Amino acid sequence: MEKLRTVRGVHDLLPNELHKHNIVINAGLEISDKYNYSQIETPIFEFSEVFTKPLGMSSDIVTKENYIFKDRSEDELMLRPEGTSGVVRAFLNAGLVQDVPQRFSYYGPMFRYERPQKGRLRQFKQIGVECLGLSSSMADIEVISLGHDFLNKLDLLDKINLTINTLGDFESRQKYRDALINYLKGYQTKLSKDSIRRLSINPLRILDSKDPDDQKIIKHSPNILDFLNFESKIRFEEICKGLDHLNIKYNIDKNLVRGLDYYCHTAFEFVTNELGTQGTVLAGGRYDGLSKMLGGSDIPGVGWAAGIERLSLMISSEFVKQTDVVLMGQAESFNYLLLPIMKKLIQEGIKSEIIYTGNFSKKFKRANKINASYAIILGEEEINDKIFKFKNLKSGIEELLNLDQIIKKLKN
RNA sequence: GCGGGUGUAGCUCAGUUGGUUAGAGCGCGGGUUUGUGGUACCUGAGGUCGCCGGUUCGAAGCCGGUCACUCGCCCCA
Repeated sequence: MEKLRTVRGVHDLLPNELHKHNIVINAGLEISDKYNYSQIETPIFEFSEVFTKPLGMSSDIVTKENYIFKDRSEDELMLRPEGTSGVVRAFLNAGLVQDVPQRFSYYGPMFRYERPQKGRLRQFKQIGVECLGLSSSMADIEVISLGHDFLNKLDLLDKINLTINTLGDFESRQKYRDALINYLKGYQTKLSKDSIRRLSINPLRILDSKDPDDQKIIKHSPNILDFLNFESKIRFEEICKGLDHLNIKYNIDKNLVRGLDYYCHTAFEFVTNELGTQGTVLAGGRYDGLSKMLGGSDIPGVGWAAGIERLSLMISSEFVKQTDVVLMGQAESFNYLLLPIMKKLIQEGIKSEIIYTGNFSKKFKRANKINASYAIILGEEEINDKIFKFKNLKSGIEELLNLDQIIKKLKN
């Protein structure tokens, strides 16, 4: 038995859990469709560069969490760690640059070789949206509003807070980065080990360090908002104004940063404190540089991705198996006679199951277990008259009817 | 990748300072009910005590390793 198990951080989805995933997915796809985002699907593996180029070599996703392998033709491939790069690649590939804006939604499995935790798996599912070809801040607002409506649809907004920030454009960020490094170098001996390492790899990441000593230092660090150039500043103000206009509540957190290289300007996260340390439930931002990093033309984009497992941990819903009708015969030889009856019911859109084994007592127990509403009973008493005993399992009422009458009753 | 916790039946858990046939509740099977369920009662099956090794006359309980889960860090949805 020991050998028969899933690999670490990769789980089976039994009906009860899958049902919750599907609730999340359907809510997301539906609201996306209303916002006129069209569903797209890209392969779960790509040439490695599709991910390594845009994500950046400073990101752990690329350096230590990847599932890279060579196939039989020696191509270096990678299981996708996120959705955006593949969607943008598909967009470029299909020549849709000629036809912007394009609005996409997607969902599917992603893969990261991480240490598993609750709400963090090695194979996990994300649902996301991407709006390509619009540089206007309106697109950012639209996308956040879509995410907000999605979470509202799942009735989770009272447990989730929206935090936003801006990273500015490349110029602003570069200036800020220099100022930040300059400031932090003064505290180099007091910073945590992780942060000293970040100082050379990804200094902005120090801003959301959880180390209490780091936080004291960060408290007085330069503020990104002071380094924004005019354009970046206006753009951020527009977004705040737009969210206000939609009555979407948010906090500005100057220390909210993004780990992936392709982000710029708007960054946002919907976070809950119900899932411990894995509280980010939906997050995204603007990624104007991504298309170019992939070797395409300069196409702006903004989007988000949400963790399906994390959201499904938060929704309360139980999968209860429902069956419209069960069919049972008195003896095993009656099962053959029930087969065409069941087929007819199914054609009428009625969810049916023949209970093949056991005596009537056992068959009724089975009927209860699968939550059947009605039973069609065929025994020696009925068979000659071409009728059935039709029993309402909730009320216990039984009547003798022919098949047409039964179907009529079931469809009323 | 780093640090802490946990691991006994399908599920939730008991198991006294190591002592002989490892328990309970729920669930599952059979029966009370040879054409009728959801309740009740009776009854049965199911565990190499995560895995490997060590200490011991003797290990579910101690020690070491390993795997998985879990909490935090890293990172991220």
